[in-house]
Amino acid sequence: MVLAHDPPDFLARSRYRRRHDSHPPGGSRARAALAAGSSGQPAEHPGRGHRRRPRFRGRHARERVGPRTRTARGCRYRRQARSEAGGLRATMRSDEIRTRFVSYFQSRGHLAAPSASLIYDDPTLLFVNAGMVPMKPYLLGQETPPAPRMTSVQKVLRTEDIDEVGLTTRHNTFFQMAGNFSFGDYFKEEAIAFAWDLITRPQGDGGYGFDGDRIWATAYYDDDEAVDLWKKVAGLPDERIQRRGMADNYWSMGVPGPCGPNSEIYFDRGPEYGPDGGPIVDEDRFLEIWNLVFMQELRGPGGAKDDYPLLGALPQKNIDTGLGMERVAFLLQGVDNVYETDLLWPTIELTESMTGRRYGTDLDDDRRFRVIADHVRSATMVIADGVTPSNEGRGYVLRRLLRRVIRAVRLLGCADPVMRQLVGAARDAMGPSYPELVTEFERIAGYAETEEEAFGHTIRAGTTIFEGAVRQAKSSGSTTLSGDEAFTLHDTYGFPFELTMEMAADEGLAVDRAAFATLMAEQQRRAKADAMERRTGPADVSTLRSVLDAHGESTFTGYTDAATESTVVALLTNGSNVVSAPAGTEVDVVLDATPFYPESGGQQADHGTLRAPGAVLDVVDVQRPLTGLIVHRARVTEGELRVGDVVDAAIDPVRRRAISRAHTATHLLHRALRGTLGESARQAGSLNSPGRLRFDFTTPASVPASALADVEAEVNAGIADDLPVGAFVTDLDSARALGAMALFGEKYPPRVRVVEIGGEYSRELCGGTHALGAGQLRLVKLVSDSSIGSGVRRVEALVGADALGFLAREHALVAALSEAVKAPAEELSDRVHGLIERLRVAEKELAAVRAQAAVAGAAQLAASARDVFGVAFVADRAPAGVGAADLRGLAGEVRGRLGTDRPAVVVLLSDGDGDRVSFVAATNETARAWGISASDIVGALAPSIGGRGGGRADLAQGGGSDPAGIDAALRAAEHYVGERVTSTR
RNA sequence: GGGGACGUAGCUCAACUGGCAGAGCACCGCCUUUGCAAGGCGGGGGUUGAGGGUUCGAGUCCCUUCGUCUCCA
Repeated sequence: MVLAHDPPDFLARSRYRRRHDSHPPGGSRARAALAAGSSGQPAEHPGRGHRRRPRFRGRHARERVGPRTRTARGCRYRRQARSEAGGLRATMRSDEIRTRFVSYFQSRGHLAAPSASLIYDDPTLLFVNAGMVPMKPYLLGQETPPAPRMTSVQKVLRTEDIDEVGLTTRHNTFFQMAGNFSFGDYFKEEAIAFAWDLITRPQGDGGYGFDGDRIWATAYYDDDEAVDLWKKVAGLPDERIQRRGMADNYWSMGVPGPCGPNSEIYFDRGPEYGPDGGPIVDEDRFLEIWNLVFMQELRGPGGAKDDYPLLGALPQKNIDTGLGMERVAFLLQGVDNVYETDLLWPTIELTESMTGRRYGTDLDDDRRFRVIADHVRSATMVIADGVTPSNEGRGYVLRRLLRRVIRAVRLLGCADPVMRQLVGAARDAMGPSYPELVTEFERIAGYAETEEEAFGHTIRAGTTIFEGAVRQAKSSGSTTLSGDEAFTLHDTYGFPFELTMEMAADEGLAVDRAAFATLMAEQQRRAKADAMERRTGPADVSTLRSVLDAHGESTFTGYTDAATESTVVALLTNGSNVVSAPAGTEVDVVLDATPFYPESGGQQADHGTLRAPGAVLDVVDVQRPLTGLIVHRARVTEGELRVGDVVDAAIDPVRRRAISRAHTATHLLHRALRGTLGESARQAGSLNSPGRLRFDFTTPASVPASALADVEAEVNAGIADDLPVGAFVTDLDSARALGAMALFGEKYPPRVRVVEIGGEYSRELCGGTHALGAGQLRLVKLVSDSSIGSGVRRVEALVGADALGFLAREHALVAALSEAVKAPAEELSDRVHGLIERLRVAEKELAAVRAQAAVAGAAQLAASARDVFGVAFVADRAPAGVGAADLRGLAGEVRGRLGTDRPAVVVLLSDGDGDRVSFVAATNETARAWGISASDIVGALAPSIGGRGGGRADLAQGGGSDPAGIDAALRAAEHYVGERVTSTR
């Protein structure tokens, strides 16, 4: 572990720490400290008043929850007692803590921003994993913030530390990060003053009422300014301000950009929680509650991860802070860990009543209780933000959370369905702050239940495999289940490793844990290597960024105009700026204004032409790589285009109109789906191309065909009514108030465009282009409906002329079929079914006749048996009409007629069609006892007809291509039998 | 995005290194039984997801594709 009092050494050894990677506040450092402690020994503190039960498993070295685990009753009692110990008279509910934070900063000039969705518009993030994520564009200077100082309580999800959940006092997968932000407004002094004031201000006066004498602070080792401020503003004595190195108290985003020292605020929980010495000694007793980041410098493109150059002071200094709501709650509520606050404790109590086990009686069980409470809440929040369980990305994180819950419940001995109830508990606890949990409860609980069911299947299937593996192990006298098998169970069948361990233990078997871990690490390595591979793909956007900075945003004129006169502001080939593009080249063109709609929101890009006095270009694609920047990918067909040229930019209006009709159809379809299937049908993806649309949507249950017919009818009714289509721009809140549907995962600016069809019938936030009225669509025809994963379905539809064309083709097809089978269209189905049935019957009859013929032939063949050294030997051509497939049955039949009292051999050849000769040999048991093998007979005769073959001793077959050799083959077979008999007897 | 597995009768699944597509349950008929539970005998039910390839021969091997499950990122 890096020790804190050796500044120069710090820099040398300091580890670059990406902010997202560390658990807020605290986390990874504490773990690093423990891990660096001593080889898996429990990190007991001498001064600690409680002892854990001795554990032998290394991972329990990290056990931090446990001091108060005598009995459940004891728990509750202690909760009460601790309140006094904390010096806090009344406990404060979590929603109160939250409101106080926001109103404190609001009354000090901060604009309160609502929490952004957990799904944020950033491809590098699965979920919002830090409170400042939605503020990033403002902190980086990419966008102008709506106010110079802001505050928010942000929903955050982090699963990096998922395995710590329930083991430590403070790890949650979901938590709420309260923060205040300054963008070039106030800086260190105010930030420290605000924080100090809010946490120490009496509860009766709007603060949190922490005892100032128990507050500690850390600062970056050379940030004297911060240290002085802590003394000046808060009156902290020197010994309660500790300096740390870059790894702990210096923040950057891991890429060139703003960075700076930070200062963390800790609360001393008291000597019973650990040794004296402040946060640098013990981060369990001294709990980090607030992290203040002072962005004041610019970070360069640093070589090594742990060492990067600082390029100098930032022109605009920013403040970014994060207060862990859950941690403050557990301190203010006088409990011992984040799982026992008012947000999670009710879930633990519910779990007690469901499983019949008591919290506080067994360490392993306690961890399960805590995992359940934590994960249920996280899953509930994630579903509420629009994620559905799946096997990739966000959906997979959600699935894992849900399955871990179910697994923990099962391990607590409860096999009943529990998810609906558990989600209900999370709703009750979080509902006051997040009303959507109440309104969306049915949908959330539905997905949770479906997942519970699916996992049940997985467990049942896995159990069968597991039992097989156990039988195998036991029969081979092994006392362990190999890591290989445990891994296959996990990797292929989704059977949780912990369950394998438990069940193996019941069978008296151990599991090779190390081998399992190795295989697991190997799989992770593979996936990570692949992810690295991919990251180097997309081109650098810095050139585009500089274009945007230099010339401002491109104006989009395409809502009203099909052609615009504009100026070429930049040309790029292969990602670099060029001044001109000659004929024959492909070039990216940026214009100051353009009617071209870039591919976005599922709507495909416009095509068209750019005409300059000296050049003509075909536009083949249009993208928007950065907000506000429209880039035309175009091929120069004539002349040469230069930067500064004035061009006439004109879209292909036919393509545009066809795309617009598809887009309008998509809105109608979305509306009709929600009307028919319920509001849980949500758009999950969409593609609008000329005359055709694809629409993916989430749905908890399967969609009956009749529902789709209803949807199609509703869409076409809207078209028949020629519903008016309109669009207007308004602010986000008004749009929401109007009930406009917004998509999850999309980031919306403060001013948004609302597209409405038929007034309030369909209102969506949408930047796309649309038909002028629904009547222009003429017709929408659903042409396919398929599943693209559990819970997500895809419908495809044709619009307008394409739909009519489709119907015309269908009509022609029906007419042709009708003609072919001589039945009117309405009887077509019956007629075809009848034909198939008759064909089946006829085929069966034919098979029966053939079998009969074969039997008749068999009698004849059996009668023709000759004696070859005591063996009843039949070798002949098969009767005419006996094909290769029937040969085998015939041979068996002949063999049966020859009986078993003497050796019998049957060899039949058939020259079916053309040059193909197939043959079969059969022996009875007696013949085999004499050493005659059908397989060998086939081998002996095959060369004569240029073929090969093989099989078993009782029956073998083969084929060849030389019918002329059939007689020779029959002789070869007889020769083999004769030789075999004479040589062995 | 990378890996693993699966797809066989209505359902649950067998079918060894390529060699006669099967079992249990369900279904239908008959029998036994006072009735029920059940039992006995017989029967129907299959383009082995689809399409190509290799092979004398493919449920099995290879490729493509569709679908399902699953792990990791």
